[in-house]
Amino acid sequence: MTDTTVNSWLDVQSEVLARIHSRKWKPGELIPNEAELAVEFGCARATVNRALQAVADAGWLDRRRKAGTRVAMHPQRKAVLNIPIIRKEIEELGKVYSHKVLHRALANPLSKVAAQMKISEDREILEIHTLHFADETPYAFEERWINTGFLPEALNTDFTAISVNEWLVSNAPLTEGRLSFSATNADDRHAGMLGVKSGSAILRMNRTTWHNEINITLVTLLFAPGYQLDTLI
Amino acid sequence: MTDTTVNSWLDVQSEVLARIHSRKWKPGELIPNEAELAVEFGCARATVNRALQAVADAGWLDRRRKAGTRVAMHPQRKAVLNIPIIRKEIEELGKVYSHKVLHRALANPLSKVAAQMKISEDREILEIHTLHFADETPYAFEERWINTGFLPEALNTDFTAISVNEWLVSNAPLTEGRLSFSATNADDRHAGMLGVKSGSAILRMNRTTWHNEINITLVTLLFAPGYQLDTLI
DNA sequence: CAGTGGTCTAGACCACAAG
DNA sequence: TTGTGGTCTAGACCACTGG
Repeated sequence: MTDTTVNSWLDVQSEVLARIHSRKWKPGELIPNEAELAVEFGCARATVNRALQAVADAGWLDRRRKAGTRVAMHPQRKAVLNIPIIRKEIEELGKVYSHKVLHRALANPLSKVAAQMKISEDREILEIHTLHFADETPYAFEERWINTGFLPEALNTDFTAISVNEWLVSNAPLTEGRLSFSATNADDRHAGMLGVKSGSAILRMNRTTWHNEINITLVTLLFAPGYQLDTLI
Repeated sequence: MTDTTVNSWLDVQSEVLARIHSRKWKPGELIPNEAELAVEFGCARATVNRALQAVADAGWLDRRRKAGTRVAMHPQRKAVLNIPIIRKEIEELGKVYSHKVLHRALANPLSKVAAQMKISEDREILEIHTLHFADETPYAFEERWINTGFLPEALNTDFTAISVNEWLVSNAPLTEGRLSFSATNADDRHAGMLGVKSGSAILRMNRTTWHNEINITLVTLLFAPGYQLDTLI
């Protein structure tokens, strides 16, 4: 008999994953419906439902009403990146974090920045450049613009004590954002700040953060060579 | 009255997120327990539970038995990267995909590779180099090693018809993996293949894939300059 | 110990979409 | 039309952990 008599949705999940990995259920194949699996596993349909939803979320199953549940043809792999506060990231490496504010000014945004932030070029925004260090070695250079129309408190905050990076995480009521990574050759200025040769390959992270339809902040981070973005898949 | 009388867990989720974003519930603050919210929202506790679990998964809440549910202090932002098949990625850009196998050989792995794959240097593995094109323009260069002890079918497969990249997605019973991104300067060989100047900044992706404790494949992808990894947050 | 979230159940109804 | 997953409910018990 195949009666496995299992009671937790985690058990059901394990069994389902095992059948997929072992190819007992092959890519594209229709698996039994929830009611049938509930009988087989000796549990309620809701329990099977919970398990199958989790497995489908992870990309192993495609589920459609009436059509049933199939093993995904091309298990879409999803990698979850945790975006930490830079200070924490450095401290987790066992190094000492520090930062220096290199530039702070209220100014009209460059047109490129205004366009990305979808605000008028006439409106003044706060521009802050910060260099982050790990054990006195430059770790990343941060170029940030803050929409002070939305975050006026930023004008009265001392970012030498707490970095903008960290202040925003706690003070910006962000709802969503966009993130992009790319590689770029360091120009003379950036190379100098990061203490590397001009032309070195640099990992660049660009991020915009929105609250509803309003842009809160735009930031570009340039990581010193050797920086690596890791994730499990 | 605060009685919102709502019935779907998505409604509860929206309302909870609204309260967090509007700072009605502030970071670190304890929110009412599930039973109380169920009464307030006029729904079952299970419905509130489902909503709060989803919000907590997204990083906005910290939940602990007995201690209750609190608004996260530092909402840990998680970005979900979808790792597509290169062909699909290119086709979604509206371009024509093609690829060329530049090298294919059964050989002893370099010690660096053997170490990463945790296999013996004496054991032969399949090494394949593929260049991926978008509309005839080099898009990415793929350097891959396959553990043929685990995937002997790879020896009899023609990777000029279907790329290794795509074949593996459908044929490797992978269970987990590691992914890392970094920036690197193109050496002469890579620059030549990608049609760029030597020294150009290149985004490099390194990936290992495991089935239980066995390494299935190791791959390095070098993306032509301009490539950008995007994600919502 | 007692309060909280975590989960399971049996049953019900609904929403969607394939045939 | 009808089979499938999606969800809700009321009630129950459990697991963890703070006090």
